[in-house]
Amino acid sequence: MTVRVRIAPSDTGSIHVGNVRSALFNWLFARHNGGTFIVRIDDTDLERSDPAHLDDIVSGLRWLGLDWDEGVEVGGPHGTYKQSDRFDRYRQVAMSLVEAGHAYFDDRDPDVLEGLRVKAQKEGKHPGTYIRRLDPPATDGSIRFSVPPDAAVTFTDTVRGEMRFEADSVDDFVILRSNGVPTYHLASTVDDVDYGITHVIRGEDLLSSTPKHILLARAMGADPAIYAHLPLLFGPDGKKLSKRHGDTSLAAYRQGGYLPEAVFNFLAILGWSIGEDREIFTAPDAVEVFTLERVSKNPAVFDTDKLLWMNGEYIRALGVDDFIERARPWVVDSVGRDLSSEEWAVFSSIAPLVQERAKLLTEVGPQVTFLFVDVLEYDEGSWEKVMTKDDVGGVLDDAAQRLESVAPFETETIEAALRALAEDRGIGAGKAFQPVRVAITGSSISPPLFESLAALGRERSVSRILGALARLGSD
RNA sequence: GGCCCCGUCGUCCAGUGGUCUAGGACGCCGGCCUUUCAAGCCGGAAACGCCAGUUCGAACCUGGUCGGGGCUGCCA
Repeated sequence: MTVRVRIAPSDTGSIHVGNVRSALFNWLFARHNGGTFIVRIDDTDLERSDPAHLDDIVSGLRWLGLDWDEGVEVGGPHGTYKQSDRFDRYRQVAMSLVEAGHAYFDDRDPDVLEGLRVKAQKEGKHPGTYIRRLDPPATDGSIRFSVPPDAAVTFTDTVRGEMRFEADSVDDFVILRSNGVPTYHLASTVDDVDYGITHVIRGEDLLSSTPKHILLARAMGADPAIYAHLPLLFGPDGKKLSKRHGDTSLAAYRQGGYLPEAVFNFLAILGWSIGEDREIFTAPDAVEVFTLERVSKNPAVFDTDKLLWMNGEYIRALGVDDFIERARPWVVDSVGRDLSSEEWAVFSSIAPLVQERAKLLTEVGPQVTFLFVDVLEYDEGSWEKVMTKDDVGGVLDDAAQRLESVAPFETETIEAALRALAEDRGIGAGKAFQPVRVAITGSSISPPLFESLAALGRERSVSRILGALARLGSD
């Protein structure tokens, strides 16, 4: 059997990391088995669906490297992969289910139905026992699937094992709304059948709906897919991951300076492990050994601390040239303009030192903007902390003079000059260097000082120190 | 309430009856290094929810209990 899996994100919002993780596992499963990975868009929620979110979904998946073989934008034997384009097909299925006796029209008052449901619940009976006694429905209501009252639904979940749901725990559920739009259950199952999906790998929140999908598929005369329900992702408070836990959209991480490899890796270790106490691995490594059997059953907390650490690991593991390429847009963003080729050369010279220090690409720009601005902005906290100490003026004045005569103006010679300064003045290295650091970079946090000075150049270094001196005097 | 799922350090994982005085990672604490910040190195605290049972032996098997979560919509 050739594996065919799909993900079915809905376009009701920006793609969520939970959905992305499901996508990731589907992708790993498909690639490991040499199968087909399909992306379909669930846009049956007329109220909330918005095609604008499609770009977000598509570009997010591409960014992570989750390529798909069929689906929206790719085309394929089934034409389109947006459910809104297949409404006719769903209606046709709904009608044929009615004709075959698997479903029935139901135009009765929702409030009355709710009342009956509550009544049945109290008495421990199946709601259908009352609902079916109502007047024969007209033909313009919704269509409900008629759950056979006797048989239990059993299936083997690849992650969770044997599942059994008694028939009376499944209500007659709506498959076609009165406005003619199919519900998720119908559209999803019809698609899975039509597209020949072999394995449905999705979040555990859909585990309870699985009997409905199996019943539907059987009623359509098809073999249900094999199901595998992934553990849910929780926020730090142990509740279902949601907006209140900070960033839950993939886009937020992308814009937050995370590397796709790191996000991929991190998502992959949430609920799955490659084994042997190893947790840093590449996509090909994961593809090679991925199995659903190794997926864990318990929910995982989305711990951004660990993601941050992992991102730092990935940044440091990058080749320098690669790092420079990836950092470019972030530098441009921080500086506020593109750089000249000479300036890029300056950035390249100091890039390795920044690379070691960054956990996020967003940290790169702020660390180097001092090299590319005409007017330096001082971080007030740093200024207070460093420039209000004794004899800072003397140190700065001395430093300016010594740097004036350093030749050539390079890291080693600068270091020699400044260390001599510290020794001559009888002060510690920190006391001597920090004021200079703040003077030239505007902050007490920066790349290493001597390299920073060398990258800045003698002229600008000296004039910044003098500028700081003047600012000191005017305080 | 009903149905269903889950339960190893704060967090993510390893562990599938003896090799577990439970291993790794993040985070945390302490130290080293050090011109800041990082990184790096060394060390430390930290868990099998609980109770029975099966067994010579249980983190691993069974039952119960407690706890957490999901579903229970003409949302997905």
